[in-house]
Amino acid sequence: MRILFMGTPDFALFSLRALVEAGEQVIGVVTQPDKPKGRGYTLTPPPVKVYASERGIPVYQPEKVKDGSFDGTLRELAPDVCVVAAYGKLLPESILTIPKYGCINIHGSLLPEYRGAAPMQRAIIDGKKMTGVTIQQMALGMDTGDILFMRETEIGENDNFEDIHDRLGVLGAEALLETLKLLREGKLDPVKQDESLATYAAKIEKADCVLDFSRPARELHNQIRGMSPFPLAFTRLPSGSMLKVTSAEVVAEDGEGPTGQVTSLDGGIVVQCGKGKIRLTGVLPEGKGRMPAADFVRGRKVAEGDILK
RNA sequence: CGCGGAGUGGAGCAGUCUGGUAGCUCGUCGGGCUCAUAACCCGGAGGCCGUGAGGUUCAAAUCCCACCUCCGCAA
Repeated sequence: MRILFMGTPDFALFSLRALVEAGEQVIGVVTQPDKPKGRGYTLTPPPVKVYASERGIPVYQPEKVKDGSFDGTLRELAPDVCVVAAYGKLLPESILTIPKYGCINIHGSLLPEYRGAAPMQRAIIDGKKMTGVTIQQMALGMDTGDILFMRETEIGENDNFEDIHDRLGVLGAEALLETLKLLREGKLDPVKQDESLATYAAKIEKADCVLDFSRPARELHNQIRGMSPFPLAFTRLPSGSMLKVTSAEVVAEDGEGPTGQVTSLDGGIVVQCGKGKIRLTGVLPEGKGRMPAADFVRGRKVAEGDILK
């Protein structure tokens, strides 16, 4: 079966790699154009492109797809199916219908929950206990396609975004291969999504990263792990400099006090929340690298009684 | 030329402006105290202060020059 892969970041790599290693016929890879990234704005190719290039798989990087400018190329490639994983752009109807079997997508949530850009992060931030991957037959709306396959996994109390990302990456790849097998055998059983249960996982914005210590410790903990290792939740020291938090743990579920006050430096930075206390165990100071909070404390950049906000 | 921070014993930092015996909080090693301890006390080891047989100086971690490396922001 001629497969055209569409995807961009690391998450997509799990699936692409699985396809290649399973011996599937990947006739090409469509990914986002190289973008200026990092210090000095170096033009950087997406992970998927790097991988595909190394294996001699043709790479396509159209600037736009919804204006139909890519349709011609797509027709020439004549894929039987498009596999889409975190491509990063909405696909127009033409692309959804040109491949014989349309486009199937790997989504990092149990649809119809958490449709949209940041399903994994949002599920963690919301304190969900379960998540998973859904393989859907792509439709026009945002993640509204019929469900072809689904796999669940638990979200551990201390799992962060990276943990879930990697686990769902593997699960997604397995589910994808399974789905393709069913497709070949004509055994797919598409199930419509229950619209009444649909929720949306909006992209993580800067504002989502601000730690509001007036909230319960448990919620802050969820926020911190949902955004770690990227983009990281942050607070501000009395000096005004930003302190990003890479990891934390709930010290107390209950108890009140001066919101945001550092009550102890034992084992990290213990902060009074609106409800309970949280211990910041890993931080990233402005201009520095990631370090254990205990190390940061040794550098004497924070003292008991300081207010973080 | 996107903006910015930093390289000092194993870790995180101070000292650099106002050159002149290398310091703090830890860790580590040894000893002590204790029913006991990640607690406390005593003692020790460990540093070419990123690189350059560079420049200035009686004297450079500190001032000047060049280079290397690492990191944060922003995308």
